[in-house]
Amino acid sequence: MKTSTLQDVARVANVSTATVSRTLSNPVVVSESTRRRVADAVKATGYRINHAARNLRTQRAHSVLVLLPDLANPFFSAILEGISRVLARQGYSMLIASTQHVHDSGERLIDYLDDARADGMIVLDGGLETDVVEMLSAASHTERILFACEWVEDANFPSVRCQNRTGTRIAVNHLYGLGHTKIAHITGPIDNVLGQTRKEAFVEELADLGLELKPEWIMTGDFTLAAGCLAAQEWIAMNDRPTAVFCASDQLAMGFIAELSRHDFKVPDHVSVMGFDDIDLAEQFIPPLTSIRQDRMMIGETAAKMLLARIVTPNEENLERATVLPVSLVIRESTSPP
Amino acid sequence: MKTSTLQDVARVANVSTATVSRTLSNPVVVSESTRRRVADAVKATGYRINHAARNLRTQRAHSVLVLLPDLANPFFSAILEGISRVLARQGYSMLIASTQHVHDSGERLIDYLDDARADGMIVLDGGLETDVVEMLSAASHTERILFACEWVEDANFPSVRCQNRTGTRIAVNHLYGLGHTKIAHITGPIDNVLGQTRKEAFVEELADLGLELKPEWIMTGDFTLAAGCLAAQEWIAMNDRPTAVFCASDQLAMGFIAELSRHDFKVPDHVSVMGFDDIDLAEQFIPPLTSIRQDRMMIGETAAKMLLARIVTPNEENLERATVLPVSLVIRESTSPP
DNA sequence: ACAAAATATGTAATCGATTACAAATGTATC
DNA sequence: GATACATTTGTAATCGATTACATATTTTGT
Repeated sequence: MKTSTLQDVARVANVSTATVSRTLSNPVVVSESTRRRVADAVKATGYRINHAARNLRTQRAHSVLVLLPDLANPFFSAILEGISRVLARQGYSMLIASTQHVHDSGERLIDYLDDARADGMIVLDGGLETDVVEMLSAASHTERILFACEWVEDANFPSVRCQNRTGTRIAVNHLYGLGHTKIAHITGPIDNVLGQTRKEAFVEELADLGLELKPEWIMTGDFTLAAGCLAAQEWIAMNDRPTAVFCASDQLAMGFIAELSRHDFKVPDHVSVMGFDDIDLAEQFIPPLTSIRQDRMMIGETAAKMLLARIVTPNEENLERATVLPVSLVIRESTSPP
Repeated sequence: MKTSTLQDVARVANVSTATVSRTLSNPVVVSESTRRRVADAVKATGYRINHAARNLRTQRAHSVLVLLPDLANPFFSAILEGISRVLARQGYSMLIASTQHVHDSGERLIDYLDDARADGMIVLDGGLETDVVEMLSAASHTERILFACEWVEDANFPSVRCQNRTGTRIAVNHLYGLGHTKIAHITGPIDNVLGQTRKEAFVEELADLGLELKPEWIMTGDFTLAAGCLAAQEWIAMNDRPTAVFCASDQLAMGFIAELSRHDFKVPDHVSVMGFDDIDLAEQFIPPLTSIRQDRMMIGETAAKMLLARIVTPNEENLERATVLPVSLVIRESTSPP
């Protein structure tokens, strides 16, 4: 069964293709009677719009590209869910690519925008190589590129993110409030904006509270479980062990706790540990993880809405640069008084 | 800067658009000299192919739709990575949609195929409603629909999956080999093929080994952490507690262990626990989880390759129905002799 | 009742790449 | 040197929806 076209519908409804097209995309301009006739014809023929044709004519792809550093990272899934939800509602599709592959295959990111495969781009990777960022900045439709979660410090792209500084301060204050004065930090990747921002906020807040901070109490990690394990070994080897550790991600915290437990240290008895993100598993971890919650679904939804607004009505006042979403403290059992 | 078209390239290279098109898609049919001239012109104009135009003319979308039940489930990410890798290599894009949204928005799945948005479909959800499955079966291009991981028993779609039965038997034998004779099972969702298949294989293997199986030793779950917790409560309440539990997923196992530990039962001291899948976290869990490993990346790659073969050369002998990929036993610390 | 304005519909060009077919050019064979 | 054959290139139709513009129809105001 071949799919039917606008022509077929027009023939059955006994009108021109122009009328059918109008009926479908802008019903108010056609009369009640033709509207009904066309609707019947559409049903009778089983008409489905051909996206390729529409896209060619309208110069729109009706899809958005989402770029992630690593598809296998569960952190992104809820964000994707949020993006997908908003896009689907507007009849847009969601394309996915990983920055890794794009790099490997020598494909240029900007091609997606240039070759009419996507109308816009949501980038979840702040760690893009400098030359890639320059390429994006020089593109013809920079206003259709938007960063979420992460961002690039030097470039001037709009972004959606959570309160990283505030979240960090809340975390430190939670530990301080429990009575901890020797607080350590396991950072994210040192070349990552999130890692940087959280680390800076950590240092500032400790200073504000007048707490001591030995250099070795800042352990460089990279958001992964493995890095958390390594940091645990560092902690174990310390003479003057901090009584609390704020980790830049939940995965770090889990790796840290896992390694500690292999060496018979208990959390929070020997050390309080906090994460950041509040991923699904944080609640089920042993012990359940105290964390800074960011609403990833909402980050995704917000990013998609902002981007669509920019695509559909570019000249409006919806050209705001950054949206910062709130975080909240989720207290569970991995933190306690020292 | 407006993007340039084939026409522009043709003008600069002083040839017809036909020649440019041929040079790009089938270089061997043009002479060495024009090939060079066109290549230069492409570079000079910064030409990028317009996908919408190509797709319209060739009646191909050059993209594949991947359908998942739930984007927020980390289990799928490695599979997506595998799919994406293969597709990108062939110049195909990956569209993502969740069966949930599609259902909510009243959109018909088959539309993606019919309206030229996607050339094929990889479905990672065996739990599609009956009417949806019927709709898919009645579609015009059923040969371009392929299931991965899960599948639908009644329908006749090709699929890629792991050795679910063999994996289950290996698991049971591992526990039996350690000396366990009272082995329980926490199933996946009862209406899910994977849950069903693993449960059946479990029952069969216990029968083959001549082991007792009390009805209550089969606890119905649904692959989630929460279900694992509930099962733990059942286990605790039993008079005659099994000494080993085989869980249909790692998440189940983690939830089970987490809840047990809240009630001061230790794994594997009080009970040995196994999972299925070997997700990333299994290794870092406390205790590290013994599991049946399936190579999710390879499942994704295999699915993508099979689908592309069917799309590109449909009449070939690449119409095999099912590919079953091997699993392996990964022994860690959650299992021990009773 | 008639002009002006508003509404509804049709005609045909257009988006940009592909490809069947025709035409031109070059090469081999006797 | 003529013919058949292979190679290379060009012409123009085509994919299916959208939309500027023209035209037909109805409504409104006086």
